[in-house]
Amino acid sequence: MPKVTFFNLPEDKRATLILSLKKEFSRVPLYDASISNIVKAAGIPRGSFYQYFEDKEDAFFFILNDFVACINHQFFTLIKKYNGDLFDTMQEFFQIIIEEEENVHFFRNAFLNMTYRIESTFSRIFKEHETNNNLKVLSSLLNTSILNFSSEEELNHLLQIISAVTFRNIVEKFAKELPNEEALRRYRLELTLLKSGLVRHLERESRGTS
Amino acid sequence: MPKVTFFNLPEDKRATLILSLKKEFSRVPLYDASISNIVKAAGIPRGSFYQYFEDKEDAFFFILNDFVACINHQFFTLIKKYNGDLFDTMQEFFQIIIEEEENVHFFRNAFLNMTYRIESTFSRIFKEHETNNNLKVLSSLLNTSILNFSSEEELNHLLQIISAVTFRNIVEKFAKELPNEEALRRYRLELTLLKSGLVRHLERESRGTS
DNA sequence: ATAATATATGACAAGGTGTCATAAGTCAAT
DNA sequence: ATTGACTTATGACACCTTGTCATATATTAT
Repeated sequence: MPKVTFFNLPEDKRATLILSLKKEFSRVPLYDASISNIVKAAGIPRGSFYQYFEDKEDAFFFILNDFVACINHQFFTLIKKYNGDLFDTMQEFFQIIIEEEENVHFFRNAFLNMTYRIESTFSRIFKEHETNNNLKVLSSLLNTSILNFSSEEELNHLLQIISAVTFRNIVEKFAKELPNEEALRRYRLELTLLKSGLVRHLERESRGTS
Repeated sequence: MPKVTFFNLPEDKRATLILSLKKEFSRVPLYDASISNIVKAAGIPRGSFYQYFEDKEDAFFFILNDFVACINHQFFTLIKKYNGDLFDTMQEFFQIIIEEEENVHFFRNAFLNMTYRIESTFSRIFKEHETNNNLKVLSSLLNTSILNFSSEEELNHLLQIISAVTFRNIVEKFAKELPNEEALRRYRLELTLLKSGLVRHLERESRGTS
């Protein structure tokens, strides 16, 4: 967390600094980012940076948390839009992320360099966490009648699976610079597989039985 | 790839250097590793390091590739052992990785700091790649009759899903320092969900219907 | 006006990386 | 054996980064 001094900063100075942070973390991933660049861009002396943040990581996760909070909000909006259908929700969720334009480079760097802490920040959306109550809230918003779980633990795992697959698809999209269309097609294919299950059930469906 | 000079090194000198690399990359993740530490431990001058490797990354991936080749081999042995049952194979595969003792710290650092390049190196096991022919070979070894796919592309996605979920479980095990038993229990639960599918199919099973 | 507190500043120590001129080996051919 | 061509070894060095700290400057309360 940034220090109080940061939050006491006059609006415009803070805004400039935040912009400089986003700029640097969009240029390169966290570990290649340089505080020198940030302070140069923000026009503040180096010492000041350390009045505001513990270190580079602190600043990075301040920005990331903000993005994630925003994404989190969008996610919940989508669930309502799709009447609790998790799969329709995820599909548009995926689309929103890969079509995001303003902060593509920031996201690209974050996804291609997913340390556990970064992953953990993102998957907070799908998990119970001190800062939120998402599992409970999700549980109430989801159309659970179509989902294959029989306990809260299973629901949790189900969501972990979905988020892992989703993240992997986003990473692949960025890494291989897939066109949005193609990325979406592949993601849909995986969602379909996830829904129907990875083992063949003859009595249920005809896919692949002929 | 290390430079030729590295491969021309006398056996024992190369072995010492490799040990020093493993030691440093076990101590801290790639981006915190220090070449100074490595050369100090190996007892070679700093300049020599650059005769052998392009840089830190080069050395890291040389070591990682070696580990992955070994894991890859174990994976194929398991498939044969389980007569092509992908799920039984994955279960023991998971177990082998989390129970590995000699190089826990190396793996821990690699999994908790999964850049795309690291992930990509690991998932080479489940993917077609210049250096291997795994999709084709897998295809022939797997008991595909129990798997729910109807094209090579679908099989590929099926494997991507399994590997994403597997990696996520390994990461969680390391991050939360779960006991092996607990990690395995959770992984099994997710495998079960994956097999039966995330949506409920009343006519097929009784889980969660009562 | 004064003291107490909060913020700003940039020089600096410590440590990291990659390079390069130079030294030292190795080997083949005369 | 000596020469020359080539490969390998070496550590000082330039350059860059980070985080700290003594000092200067605001700000606020009394």
